[in-house]
Amino acid sequence: MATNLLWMKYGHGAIEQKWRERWEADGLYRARVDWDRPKHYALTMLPYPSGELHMGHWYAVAPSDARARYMRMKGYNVLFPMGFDAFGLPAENAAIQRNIHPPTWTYANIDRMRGQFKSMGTMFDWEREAVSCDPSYYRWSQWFFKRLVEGGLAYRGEAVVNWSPSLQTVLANEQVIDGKDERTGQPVVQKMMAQWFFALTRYAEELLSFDGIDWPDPVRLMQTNWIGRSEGAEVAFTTEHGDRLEVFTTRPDTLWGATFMVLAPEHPLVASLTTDDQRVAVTAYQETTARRSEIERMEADREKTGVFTGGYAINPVNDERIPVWIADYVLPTYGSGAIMAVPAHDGRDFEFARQFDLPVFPVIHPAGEEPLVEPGMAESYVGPGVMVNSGPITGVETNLEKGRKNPSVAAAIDWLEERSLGREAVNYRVRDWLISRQRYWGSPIPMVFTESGEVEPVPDDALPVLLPDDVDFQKATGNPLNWHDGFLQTVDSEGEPARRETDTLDTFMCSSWYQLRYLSPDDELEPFDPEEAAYWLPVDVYTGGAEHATMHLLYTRFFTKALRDIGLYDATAEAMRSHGRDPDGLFDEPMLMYRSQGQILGEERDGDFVVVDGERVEGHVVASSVRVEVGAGPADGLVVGEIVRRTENVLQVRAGDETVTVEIPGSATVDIPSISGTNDVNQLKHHLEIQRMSKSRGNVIDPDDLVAQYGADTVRTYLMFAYEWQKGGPWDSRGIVGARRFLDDVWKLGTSAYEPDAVTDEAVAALRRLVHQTRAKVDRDMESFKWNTAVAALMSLRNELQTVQKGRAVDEAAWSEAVDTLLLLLAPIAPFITEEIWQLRGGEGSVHVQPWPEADPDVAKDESVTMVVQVNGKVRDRIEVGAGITETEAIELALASERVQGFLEGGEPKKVIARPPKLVNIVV
RNA sequence: GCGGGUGUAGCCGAAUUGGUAUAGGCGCCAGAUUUAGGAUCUGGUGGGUUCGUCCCAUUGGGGGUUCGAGUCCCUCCACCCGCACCA
Repeated sequence: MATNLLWMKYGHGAIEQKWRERWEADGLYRARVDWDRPKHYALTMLPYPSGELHMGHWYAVAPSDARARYMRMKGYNVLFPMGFDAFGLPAENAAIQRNIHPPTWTYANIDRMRGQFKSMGTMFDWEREAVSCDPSYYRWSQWFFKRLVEGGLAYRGEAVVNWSPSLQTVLANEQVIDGKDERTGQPVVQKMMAQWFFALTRYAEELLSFDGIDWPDPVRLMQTNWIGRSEGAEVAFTTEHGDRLEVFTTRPDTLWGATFMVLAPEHPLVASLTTDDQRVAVTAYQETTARRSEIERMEADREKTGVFTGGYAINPVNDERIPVWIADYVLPTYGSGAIMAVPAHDGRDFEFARQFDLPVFPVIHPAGEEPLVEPGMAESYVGPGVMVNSGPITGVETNLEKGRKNPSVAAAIDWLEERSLGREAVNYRVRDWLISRQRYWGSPIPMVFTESGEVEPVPDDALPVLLPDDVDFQKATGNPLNWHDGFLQTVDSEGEPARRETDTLDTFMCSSWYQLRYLSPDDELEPFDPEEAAYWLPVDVYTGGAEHATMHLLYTRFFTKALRDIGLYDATAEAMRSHGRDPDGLFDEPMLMYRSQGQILGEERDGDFVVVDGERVEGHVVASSVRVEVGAGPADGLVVGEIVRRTENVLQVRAGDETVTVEIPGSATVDIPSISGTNDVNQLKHHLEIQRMSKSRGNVIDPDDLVAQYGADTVRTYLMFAYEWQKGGPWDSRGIVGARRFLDDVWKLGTSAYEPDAVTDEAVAALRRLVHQTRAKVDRDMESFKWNTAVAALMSLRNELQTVQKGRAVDEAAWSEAVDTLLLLLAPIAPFITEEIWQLRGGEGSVHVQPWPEADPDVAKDESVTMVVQVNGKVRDRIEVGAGITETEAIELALASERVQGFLEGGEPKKVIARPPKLVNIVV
């Protein structure tokens, strides 16, 4: 390679623009099916086109891009596409507030963001871009919807749903947080409505299994908890009118302790159970409940409320007649919306019984304790013991296990099943996926209502049902499709006048299958091309935020399984077989591996000042009160300053030029305004303000500005270096210069001449050893998503190369190998600068299509190792030894060490533990 | 309340899984260069210290197992995330 290069300053602007254009012109990032090469489908979550890429997008996408580039250099044919999840509320809000039509706003944002992605240096194949609000995309969302309807996996049903008055739409259970809409934070109310659903619960059991996929434990756990499997039994009670009143219970063994029943106020049998003298009270309670928002209903320690219906039901196990109440602590959407109440052994039932003076009847004798006595119980008993007063299962042991693993539950289920009074059952917390939205900017649900009230699908050849682009958002709130005659009026299959469904699909449905559309985004005949799918599916690595754990990541798993079961992968499986690929099990899960990144928070501010009062005692201060002052304004106090350090109850406070030690005894008061409630010493270290970046807080860092100032390579390198990726953390605007200095150094090393002088074999071997160790290290780290340590290893190599460049003791070949290695290992992380230097050094072709530099273990092997010698576990000496040293030699050397002898003080070693060549520990 | 995670230097973070704690970076200090600032370069810095190629302490606190613990166990504290009347 040429060594006499003209030194130039590293000018990122021109370099990045040049390579962006060159790569695009050369089609460097086109991804095409090639059955002769192993494939790798890398996918990262597609953004909502809000208008700008923010730091969070960079943090998620840049490392994902680096990983895809790494896989490409490792020899894989890599597909790494990008698109836009483009339906959703913000576009409508822009339409309402600024009178911009949603598609106008959306497509302008997409253009801008696509350009930003390009500035980032991503290897996206833009020919495969998919945009969910394109008719060519949502046509297939509608098509899938119809297939699910035909397959019995989508249905229209009347159900209690979350209605957001502020958004004028229903929301999925997953979109309601703490009883509030997750987007606006406004309360949500419960409403009975006819809506479209996907039969997610039918897959609850299969979704609990994560066999064959490598997903992070926290996400698996969240999904498992969200699905919420409970084992128990369904038991049929009977009302006095002879109606069957079914309940689900996890504790059928306590049936003999049921002293009343509670129905959700919305339960269909309430009307018939209610007696005339209770009707007024019952109706009033139902109305109150309906008006009450979800958030009020959930308030943590609200007193139990409820009303007696006047009706009774018969307990099938002992024919006891027990009163039936209604109460809002029984949810209409879980189980059958009715419970048997066993106050002696359930906390909520106990509370309700005490509130309304209902009987409590214990049926468990607590293990190792006196029998429960009622009246007199202070709380319900939920521990282990022995069943009492329970007919056939009296005397059976009960423990804390769930379901049949608990002997008493097993006995009760067996007994119920023998008599056909009930049966073993499993219940899930998760509900069917509500996909109707009363919004304009979404894919229309392709159904029509006939005049006779029938619902029928729009024929496939009439898809897509297009969104009209002449809607009037100013006319009223809510869905403008509702008063758009041109959209509303259509004909049914008989040619008779019919009305279109005006609900649109939840955008999560659009993003449940987008990985398929990338395979053939322009396909007009089918949602995805089986030939492409046969090669690329499934997604090998998926990256994105873990906040989607119970929404997108659950929905897309469901969707893949549903498609599999209605045969939509059959053609793909056939294509796989024709290419000799076994399709077995490849359509069970959409993404084989998933990794999540953390969040970049706003910049940490300086520590708040503390104001300490108390007295000075022997050089330090004993505090009587400590309070945190927001900002650094003037304040009166014995010590006023910033907390530098805290150990237990001792603070180091920097007050002006001196650092004062402040002891905070338990009697002192601590006041931290930003942490509510009573504060204590332990919270003092944690009061630095760290917040999410947001416009309202004025702490947003615009990646475009950083790119202009430092270059995209620097921003990428910094984001990958500064954090533990899974964790994220606060932005630190000072740190980025370190990444830039690193790239400046790489530039100098790569573009300056190297003249060997006084070459030694040792120097060559040492450099080559480090080079190959770095190859191994970076390879491992890129493989396992540990970008920060990969960059750190490259920085170390940089440091060593700078030293070597001054010493000039290695030959041209070793130097070249080292510089090339640095460039190749850095190429996925900083694609522009490495490409430029590669070309300047006369490299053949793009640096990004070079094979990954694999480590040669023989070269990387250490010849000598620093052996640590410990005495009683404390390091006392370090000796350079050969890597192949034997145990005997190691012990001999260790005992011969003068410094070790000093610590032995003539004493005889009791025991010597040797781990050659790393360590010898001498115990005396 | 239930479930999960985290805690290492002034800050972000390493530690090849029980074997040299603090790699790498930021910051900071000193010097060089510069009209100045910034940038850059050189050296230093990690707590204490009698400043030494020495020693002691140190991975949120306390205790334990082990020749040896950031890593394993017990316990307490703090912070973060998820769920939250789910029968």
